[in-house]
Amino acid sequence: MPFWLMKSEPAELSIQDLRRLTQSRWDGVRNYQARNFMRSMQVGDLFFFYHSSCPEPGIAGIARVARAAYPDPSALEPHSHYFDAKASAEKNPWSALDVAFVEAFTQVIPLARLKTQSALLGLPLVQKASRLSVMPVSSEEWAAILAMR
DNA sequence: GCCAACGTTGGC
DNA sequence: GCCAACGTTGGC
Repeated sequence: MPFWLMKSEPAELSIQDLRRLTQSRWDGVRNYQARNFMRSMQVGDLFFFYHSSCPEPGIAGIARVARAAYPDPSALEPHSHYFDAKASAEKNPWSALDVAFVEAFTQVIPLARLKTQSALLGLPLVQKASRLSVMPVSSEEWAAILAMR
């Protein structure tokens, strides 16, 4: 079973929000590389829930794919922040997932600490100026990050 | 197909 | 709020 990491702005959806909701839609991804990774994610896959664009960027917990990729409805909603005028019901290029809460870490693992781990040098997250919001995590990287909790 | 301009991401 | 890096757009 592959592992992943997905970024979310906690002001939009935080791991604490997901714990309260139990389950949520993961939408709004508007980058083809990230979308393609989402499309290869399967029900049951685990991912690190990363908090971005916030006071303490870092990995905040773990969640699980509850429903595999389907056309992202937010692309079709004119009032949505994620509306895409070029998308239609017949031809919607964007994908959403449903995700379920698994675990919230007692402390966020800060990006600054992740960057100090040699085992994580290959992870796009810690590479300079990487903006990829959905990425695969190897089982070795997964174990290395779990050990940092 | 090139590439400049522009918008976005996201840490700091 | 700044700004570097990156992706996308669109004229040519």
